[in-house]
Amino acid sequence: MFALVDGNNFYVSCERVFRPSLQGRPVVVLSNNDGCAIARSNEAKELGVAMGAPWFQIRHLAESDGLVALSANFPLYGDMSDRVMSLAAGLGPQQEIYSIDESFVGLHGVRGDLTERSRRVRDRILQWTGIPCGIGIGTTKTLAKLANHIAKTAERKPTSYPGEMSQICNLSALSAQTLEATLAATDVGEVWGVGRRIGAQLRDAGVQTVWDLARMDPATVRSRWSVVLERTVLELQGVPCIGLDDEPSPKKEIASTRSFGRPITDLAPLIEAVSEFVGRAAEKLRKQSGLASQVLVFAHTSPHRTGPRFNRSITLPLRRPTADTALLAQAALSGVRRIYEPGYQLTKAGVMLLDLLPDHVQQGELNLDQDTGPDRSRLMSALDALNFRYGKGTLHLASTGVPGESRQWGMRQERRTPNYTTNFMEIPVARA
DNA sequence: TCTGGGGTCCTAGGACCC
DNA sequence: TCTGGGGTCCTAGGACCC
Repeated sequence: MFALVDGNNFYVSCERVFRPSLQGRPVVVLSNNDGCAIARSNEAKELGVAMGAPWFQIRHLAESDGLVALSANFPLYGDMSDRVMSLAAGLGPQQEIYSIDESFVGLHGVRGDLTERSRRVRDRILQWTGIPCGIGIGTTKTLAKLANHIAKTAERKPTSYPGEMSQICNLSALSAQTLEATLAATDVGEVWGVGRRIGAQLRDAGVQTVWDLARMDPATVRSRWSVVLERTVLELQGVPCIGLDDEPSPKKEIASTRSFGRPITDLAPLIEAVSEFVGRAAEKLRKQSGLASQVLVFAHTSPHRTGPRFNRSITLPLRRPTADTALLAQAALSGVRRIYEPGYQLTKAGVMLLDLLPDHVQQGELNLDQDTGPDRSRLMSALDALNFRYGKGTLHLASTGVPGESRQWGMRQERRTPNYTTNFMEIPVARA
């Protein structure tokens, strides 16, 4: 048995904890550069604001309907998330933190009335953090997720489901008839794992509701769609196929990407941006004690605008896996120089660290040379500690190799060994 | 004028091998 | 017309998630 605990309109709810005057008003939280809406209050949803709606398309609602827009404050949301998660953990013996606002709780061995227990946990979270949650319970993760959707929808739209399902919905406690009626009243697109594409295909095939999907033959689903959808069908039928991921597994890739506030055309600001991306990505990498074997860099023009299109990426294999910002930056910047071409309005770029390994693998098996040895590793630790203490971006390495560029700092003048300068291998440029 | 930033998994198809 | 039959590994791209 699983529960899914999910904060309602999470970012908006976090903001409301500190600005109670926002209660009852239509509120959205905007992405970076205030580009688009990434969280909406119920009132904003009522106004028809879609998830991901560009701000310039909905800003008129500020005047007409008092829509309030806030710039995202991710450190705050992360902090609130930690508090909610630790309270949600009280629901059962195991917890998988699935996203910033959601966690699955394994209920194996928990006795008593699960619905009542969930009610108490929900109340405690609300009282201690100010964040309202929905809790869904089911025999599989997919059913718990669905139950959570029903709990939240029943609260927001009182006519959609029976009132008892509001806030807490335990699908495993329903009679067969009620369960059927509930699943039949829910659109197939609400199922975890059924997105826009598959949803449309299912509807074309006459599968409209969750009940329709749950009744399908798994083997048929597998041959006509995929093993992924087959698992979903089995889970809807109560056959657990997706286990609880107790401890967070190390990331297999780490990305740092951003849209630019205004388009970039020159190489220098692009290099500057990519240097920062590498710094952030490398920090995440060191936090999980990992090493990267490849670095990918990309840049592109806006897909929403007319004009010359540019969309390139390059993957640079490293001779040795590393977590050293300078070495990663060196590879990334050489990549930038190779894909860069003047004459384009670049709106987004990013860095991805690929083929990640745990760092103990290398230390046991390879001899580190001086540039990647203990001194460099301690320098990186100091860098991370300072940035943690004084805020992200307090200190970063100067970009290497751009004559006359500003913000030079220590690393650039360092002695270089052959390995240092040839840590990545040359490969052809990928063009899309 | 203005459109987020992360991730994961699966599959198809090509390269290469015997 | 017809052009072996498997394997494995890698990559690109699709689809999904929050």
